[in-house]
Amino acid sequence: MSDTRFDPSSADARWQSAWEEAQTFRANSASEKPKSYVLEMFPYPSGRIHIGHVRNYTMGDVLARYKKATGHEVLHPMGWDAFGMPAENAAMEKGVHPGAWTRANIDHMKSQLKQLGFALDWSRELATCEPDYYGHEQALFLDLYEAGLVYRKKSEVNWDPVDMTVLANEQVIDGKGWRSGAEVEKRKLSQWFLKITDFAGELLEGLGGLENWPDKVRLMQENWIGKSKGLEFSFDLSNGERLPVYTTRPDTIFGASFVAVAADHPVAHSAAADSAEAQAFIAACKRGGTTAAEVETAEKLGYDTGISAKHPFTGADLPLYIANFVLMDYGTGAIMAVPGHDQRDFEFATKYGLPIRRVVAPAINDADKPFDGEAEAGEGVIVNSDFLDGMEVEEAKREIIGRIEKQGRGEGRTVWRLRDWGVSRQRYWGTPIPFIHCDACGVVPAPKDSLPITLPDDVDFKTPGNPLVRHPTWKHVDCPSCGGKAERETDTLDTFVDSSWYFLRFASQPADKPFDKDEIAKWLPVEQYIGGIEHAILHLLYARFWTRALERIGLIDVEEPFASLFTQGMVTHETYEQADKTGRVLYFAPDEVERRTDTATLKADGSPLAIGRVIKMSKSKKNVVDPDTIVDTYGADAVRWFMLSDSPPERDLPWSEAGIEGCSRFVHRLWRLFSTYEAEAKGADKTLDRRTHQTIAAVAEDIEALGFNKAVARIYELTGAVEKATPSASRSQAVRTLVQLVAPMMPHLAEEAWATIRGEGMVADAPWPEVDPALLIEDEVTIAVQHKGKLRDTLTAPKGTTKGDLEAMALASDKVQRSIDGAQIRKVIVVPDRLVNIVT
RNA sequence: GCCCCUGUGGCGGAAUUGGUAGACGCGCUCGACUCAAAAUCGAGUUUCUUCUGAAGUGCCGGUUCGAGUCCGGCCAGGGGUACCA
Repeated sequence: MSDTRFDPSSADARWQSAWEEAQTFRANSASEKPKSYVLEMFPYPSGRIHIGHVRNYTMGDVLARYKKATGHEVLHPMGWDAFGMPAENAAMEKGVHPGAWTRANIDHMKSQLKQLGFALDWSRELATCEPDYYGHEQALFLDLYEAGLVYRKKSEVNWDPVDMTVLANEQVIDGKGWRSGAEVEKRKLSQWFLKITDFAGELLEGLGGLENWPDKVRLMQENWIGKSKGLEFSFDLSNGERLPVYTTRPDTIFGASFVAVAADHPVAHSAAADSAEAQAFIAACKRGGTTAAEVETAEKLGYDTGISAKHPFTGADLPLYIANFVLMDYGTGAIMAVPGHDQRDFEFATKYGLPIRRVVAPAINDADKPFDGEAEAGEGVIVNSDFLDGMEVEEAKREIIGRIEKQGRGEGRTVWRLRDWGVSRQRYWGTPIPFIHCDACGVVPAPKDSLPITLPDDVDFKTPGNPLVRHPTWKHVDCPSCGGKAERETDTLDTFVDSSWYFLRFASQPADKPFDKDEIAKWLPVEQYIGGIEHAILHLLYARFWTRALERIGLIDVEEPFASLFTQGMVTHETYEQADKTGRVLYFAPDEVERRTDTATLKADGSPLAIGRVIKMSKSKKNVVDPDTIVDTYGADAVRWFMLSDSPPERDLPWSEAGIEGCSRFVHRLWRLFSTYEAEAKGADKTLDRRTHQTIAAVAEDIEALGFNKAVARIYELTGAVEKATPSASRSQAVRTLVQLVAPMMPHLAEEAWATIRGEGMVADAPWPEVDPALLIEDEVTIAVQHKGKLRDTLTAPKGTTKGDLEAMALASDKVQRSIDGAQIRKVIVVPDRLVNIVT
């Protein structure tokens, strides 16, 4: 083997073409091998590959290569989540067509991914913005419509009155449009919805079977779906109407001191009919953003309608308010308010001087205990509540529900927090919704043989609003039902729809239908799905729903799309800041900065910079590191190794120049070690054999658990051991093993070394080294000896030494005796093969 | 606001079901090699200390023979919050 340096700039490209030529990573669905579908969340083609993508795809790549080595037929595809707002923003700002912009980005990013040597099956590449993808999505949408899972209803959007356009939540800043600066209004539009609430129970139950999902994601989804049992009952109003309200705390009914409805509630509208003041209040509620965070943090405001509601048990007249914190979408859009035991009601009652009554207390004789400036939402004993006094919360709930049901005034009801999925977007760059509006026939589904309904190319973004609405011809069609003049739906689908079934299309790509059921059965569910924690709720819940919906209508046999889920952390970087003359903070990019151990200066003029917090890379903070530059400098393997080292994959990874240099040094250190390989060396080295086999087993275990940082640490340890070992057959074997252990992580280096050591075949096709179980067992263990829980000594004993012997050995220790100092021994705790604790 | 997560040396972190806190890497210090430097190799590196030990895993408290790990209460940072993807 030559002793030249490893040169990534030639080796990387050479092996990348070798894999491509041999179609090494092409998935064969006809294979007899067990199937393994490894998938990372596909990227949005924003322009350039981000270092976070590199981390995500490196993790998936290691797993995919490992699965292949362990005898699996692996499907590891890549595609593009290619519809979305940034393409339209680029169109408005730079005058490029969203499609041209997106496709150019895809080309560039694809070449970037190829430079990293990922083991991807590019033959299955797809982009959601192409008609051969979204046409099938339109067909699926029509199938769901036929099954009754799609409907239309009016729903609120953020309306920018100057730009005459609908704004996304992120485009509303402090209640104003991001471009126009105009005060945003809530406006109601007719929109398309998917009946995800039909699946609320299933989606909740299904979480129980997802054992290989992180607990935190299951918990977040559970809370999002938000099943709650409560009571719906009606108040008799002083105007003769009945008002149904919903509460999850019927046990606190005697603490109700007012009743409130949402600003959008019919009762609010009728109250406003003859009151300018009420109309003004409702209008005020409609200003500002639509997000839950804004609604919940806004100051609690109300309008007293003058109507009163009769309490069903006390007969008291409670005032009826219109309140800005009551949500029309949850329950009945009306509540009974119990200030003592709900924080929002407490704040409201404090502001409007309404009574705050205690009806739950720590104990029965705490009935008069005052509140400490906030509501008490917890458990306790019911007090001041007539026939409920002394009951526990749950018991009281049952009692009230029973009495209300007997009165015929309401009933116990399960309510979900989950709302139906609104999929209409008033934008151009998305999947056209396949429906036609006809004055005579109403809303008519587009015939399936008219699919794909493609986007028109000749659009402009110079005027605000949806180009599909303005287009001179696109929307004008004949009604498929009566043949008369009609118009296409101009809304497009939420891009979350695109990402709710792409994993099915990867597995099977017929031209005439979205996928083939039998092919889906071969590959699905995805064995391991990897992506960012930011998708814990929306994307993952929508994909689960879409899969279940397709299963319900018989298109597939899979209920859950992702058997295992892994959520990775972000890649972060420190910021470099300097205040300008006006005190405004300016940020500088890493390549403009001279970074020393504790200080940083600006390359341009040598002025000192403040080193800011380590945060998620973002353009505005200028702390973005470009993967191209570092791949050019250090090679793909060093970058991949850095992505896997040190930080646990679920946590954030701080990027550092020193770190990547260390990784690069290790690549070359390994190369030097590989070049010491002696095929003919003789003799056995038992200790080294043991370490080699222990490392094979441990690295395999770590990769399967996606604990890449631990696998990396073990490879460092074995490397150090092999370097120190004298030549022997064992050492040569250890070197070969090391090549294979690093192959999933540093595939280019490994191929280069494999070619010189083995001479034939590629390491990418080689089976994972076998473990001799006999070599995994240690015969000696170190025992910790503690006195009163503090370490005093350690001793070495044969594995399996009896408790009695260990105790005797511990007591024989000088250090232990000195610590005990003649005191009476009360107890000795012995954990075999681990420790002895002497208690005096 | 609400839901979820995280917090361990100078830094990234390791530590089966509660059982030797700091593996491994980075950085730093010293040494070897060199005319010199880079690269490489070797040794050291939680803090304090009377050199015997003591303290120590964000803070306060609890359970236990024993707590980074379990429980209660805080603090700080992060993710999501239904039209960013």
